Amino acid sequence: MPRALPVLDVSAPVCCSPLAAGAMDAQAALEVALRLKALADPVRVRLMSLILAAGQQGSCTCDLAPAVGVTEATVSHHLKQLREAGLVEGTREGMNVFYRPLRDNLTALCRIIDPACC
Amino acid sequence: MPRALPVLDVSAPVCCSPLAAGAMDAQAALEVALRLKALADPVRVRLMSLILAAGQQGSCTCDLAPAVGVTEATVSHHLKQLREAGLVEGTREGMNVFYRPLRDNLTALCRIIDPACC
DNA sequence: TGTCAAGTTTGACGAACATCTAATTAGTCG
DNA sequence: CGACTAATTAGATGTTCGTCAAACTTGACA
Repeated sequence: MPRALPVLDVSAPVCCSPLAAGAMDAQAALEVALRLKALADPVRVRLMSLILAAGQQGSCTCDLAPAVGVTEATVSHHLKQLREAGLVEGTREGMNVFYRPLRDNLTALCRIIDPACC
Repeated sequence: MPRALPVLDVSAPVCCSPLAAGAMDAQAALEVALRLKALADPVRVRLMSLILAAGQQGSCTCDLAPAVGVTEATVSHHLKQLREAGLVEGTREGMNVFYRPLRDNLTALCRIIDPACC
């Protein structure tokens, strides 16, 4: 199990649902599963939702923690996973770290698993 | 943690990505996370891929097990989770149980998390 | 009815995970 | 520098999960 996520090309538009197109090989399945797992937790779904809603304005850990009802340490742990999956990015601005969504990568994941893609 | 998955209406077309539309409440986030978790495993991704590829013809446990390289018991365990998440259905036909994809439910899940939905 | 094949369930075990508290690192401003 | 805030990391703990072997169930067929 690789510590860092394997490279998944999101610059090229993924289409015709690789999941439904035919038997997916073990390596590709692992890459998809790791990204799905990054989002497969109720707290992370809420965090992603909050971060998507805030958009380019960004959300900091100290605002997100009370919004989802866990400690800042736990939020930081979840944000790390979303970051490693390429779903958000965090940039330090002074004392805060602002998290912003990487919408294209989330969209690419959807394209891969959506059987009605095209 | 409910044993059976909560009801998620897939008959009505979900649109405008509830995930990106605004802060998702804890209950909705749990429902989405449970469904994502059902697919967030490399073996289950491969099973879903095989079942989607086979389509209405159906796939039985005894064919799926060697295809993904685990025992039939393990495949049965994974298929149960895909079934409970509403992603596949299994029907007994004689001595075999044939699994077929429920594409609409998978598509609905994609619509919920895709920020580029509409 | 007895035997065999396909499938599921049960029980066990090790790995991965979510969460917290406490300690540590970054950055701000007296 | 020293006090304070934001964020992350480290360590600990209880829970969930993936897997297999073994037992059980369901259906076919002699």
